[in-house]
Amino acid sequence: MRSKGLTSVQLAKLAGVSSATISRAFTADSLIKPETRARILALADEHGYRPNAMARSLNMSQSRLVALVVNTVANPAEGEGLDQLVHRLQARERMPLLLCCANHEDRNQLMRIASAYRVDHVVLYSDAVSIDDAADIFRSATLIVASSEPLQGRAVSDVRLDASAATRQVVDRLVDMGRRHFVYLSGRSSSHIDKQRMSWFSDALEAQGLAFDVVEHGDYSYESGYKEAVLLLRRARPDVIVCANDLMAIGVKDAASLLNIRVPEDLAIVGHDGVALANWEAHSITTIMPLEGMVSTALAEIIDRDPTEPPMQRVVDCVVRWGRSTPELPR
Amino acid sequence: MRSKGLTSVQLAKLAGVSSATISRAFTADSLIKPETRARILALADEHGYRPNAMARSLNMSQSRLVALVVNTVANPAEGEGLDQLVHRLQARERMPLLLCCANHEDRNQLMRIASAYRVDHVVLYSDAVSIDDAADIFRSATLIVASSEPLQGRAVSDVRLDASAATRQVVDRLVDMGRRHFVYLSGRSSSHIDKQRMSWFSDALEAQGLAFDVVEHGDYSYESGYKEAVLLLRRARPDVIVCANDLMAIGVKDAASLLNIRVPEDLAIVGHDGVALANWEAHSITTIMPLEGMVSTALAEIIDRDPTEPPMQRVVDCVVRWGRSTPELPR
DNA sequence: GGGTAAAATGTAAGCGTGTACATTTGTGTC
DNA sequence: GACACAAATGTACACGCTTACATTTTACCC
Repeated sequence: MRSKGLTSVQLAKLAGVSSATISRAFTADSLIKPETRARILALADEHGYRPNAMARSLNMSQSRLVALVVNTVANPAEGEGLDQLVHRLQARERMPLLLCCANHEDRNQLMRIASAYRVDHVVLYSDAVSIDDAADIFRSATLIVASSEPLQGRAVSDVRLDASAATRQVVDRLVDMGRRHFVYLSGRSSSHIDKQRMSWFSDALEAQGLAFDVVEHGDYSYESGYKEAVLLLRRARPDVIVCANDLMAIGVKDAASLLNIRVPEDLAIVGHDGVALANWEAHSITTIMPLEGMVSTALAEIIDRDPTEPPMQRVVDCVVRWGRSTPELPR
Repeated sequence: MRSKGLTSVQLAKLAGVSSATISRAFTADSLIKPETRARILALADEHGYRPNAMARSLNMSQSRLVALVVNTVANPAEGEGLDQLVHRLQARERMPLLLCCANHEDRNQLMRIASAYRVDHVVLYSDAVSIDDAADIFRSATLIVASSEPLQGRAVSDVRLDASAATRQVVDRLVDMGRRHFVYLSGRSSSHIDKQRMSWFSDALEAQGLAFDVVEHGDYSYESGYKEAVLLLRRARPDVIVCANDLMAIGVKDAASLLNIRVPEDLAIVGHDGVALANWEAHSITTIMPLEGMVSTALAEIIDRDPTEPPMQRVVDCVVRWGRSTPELPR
């Protein structure tokens, strides 16, 4: 086995140069003779040398670490979004530090631990933590909010969704086809994105002169969609159930099938997020989702910006991915 | 806004002590008067001070970082397993660095970047990277393999599954109920866990004096399960399809439903992994899975060990989670 | 109270880099 | 060949912390 953890000084000895030259060989556009650099890089490669990122971060005060604050990666919606973002970061030689908040009693403590690593950026993907707490804890990092919490004048970059047009498109089509009894199944009514989705839905219906009922007790899980739908469908007969996310929408669809309610003939179902499995043959849920890859692109762009520039707000438009959980347009 | 990034020396001035005392206040069981520590911790809290993990890591040569090498977090099987592991790490004040290999052309380059952060441990959750490459790149870290690749005498800790008993249990029941025509749908035949699953299956069938067919073209995705099942079921009528993972099993079930093949009456379907959605009402796939939480527990235990101890091998037994994709036992 | 040992704190030297500054080497000109 | 000037390299310190060692304070006992 080769030597463990060569340092720049040791490599310098081997190369017959000073450690400063080693450093220069690894720094782009620095003053060094091309042949020297080539020789050093070859030697480094041979010995498996890499500049110690800890030491480098320490005196450059920039770590190239990005803290990703999510609820859980077990959830397809978060997992799929996260995956794209991670790929974009990796392509830029940045490293994601993962913080999973769900099931963790003290989220602030978690953030405090991560902040000790002096991350350059923090992406708040989870609405389970407060922006103010995060800003307070990650003092010197650039905070980027992706959880749709209102900024209220805070000097923070954010990426938010706009599903108003897509929602109107769905509602209009359903109304056109004669649907009148709409229900919204909430995921967590305290969640900001949930509030927004409901409000877009509410606006779209209002424009059609219609009202709707709300079922509050969902929790974003398949099981809750299923359970709430069974309860609801036993006492009422809505035309349309719009769910705060796709997982609940799938639960609703299964509940309908249990109760012999035909989808989409008797009941149309709409989800949110556009997770891969909503598109599976057995589910085929019509869903309102951000344009493919747009969120992670926007986040990556913000991360690439000069940190001294003022924060930036980006809006990503949503589209409809039609499935068989809503009726087809007549030809 | 408060000062950005206080250092230990600055805090020392504020507290009227030396920086060494600050350090001791943050180090468990070190020689310091309890009142002094309390006073310093209170002051630190007030000013939002935390020891810089970079500096600390640099001279302790231990970072409390753990590199998690996975294919993708978009996949439920990896996402769910990862989530548990992340929680266990966080509970121990360790930070996960996430490396997603899928879609990344040069995995070794990715690992090299991560290795610059001097992670203490590397968990290989992905079989897309070579153990030898990982060991070579993460020279001074403790490598832990969770991808079922054979160790071949390498001095590496690993956690592997044993599904032999569970597989036998499934096969025996199906044979008892008269099933004779078994097919195995592979995910990626080069994958080690896939080979193992097929071999357990093969052994269980052999014990019953039966043979089976193999469909090689799966790729672990729902779509491939669906597609391969359609092709297969159009030309043959197996009793049982055992899939390399749950996603393909769900695809197979949907394909069966498309072709009006009744599950489980005409066709029994078995998956692997035990992902949450396999248990959903609409799917209800019988699956062979590790005992809940055992893998992440084993990994966390290995991570907690003294790094000077020799590597350790752990085997996690699998169980059967029965669903409605296999016939019920007659009463 | 003086002496001793234990407890608490201070001092200073690293940990492995990057970089400002000093120094050496190379190039071209008269 | 001496000179000026640019290119390339070396020197030394800082980044923020831990820790071995030195020093001071406290506690205790005769």
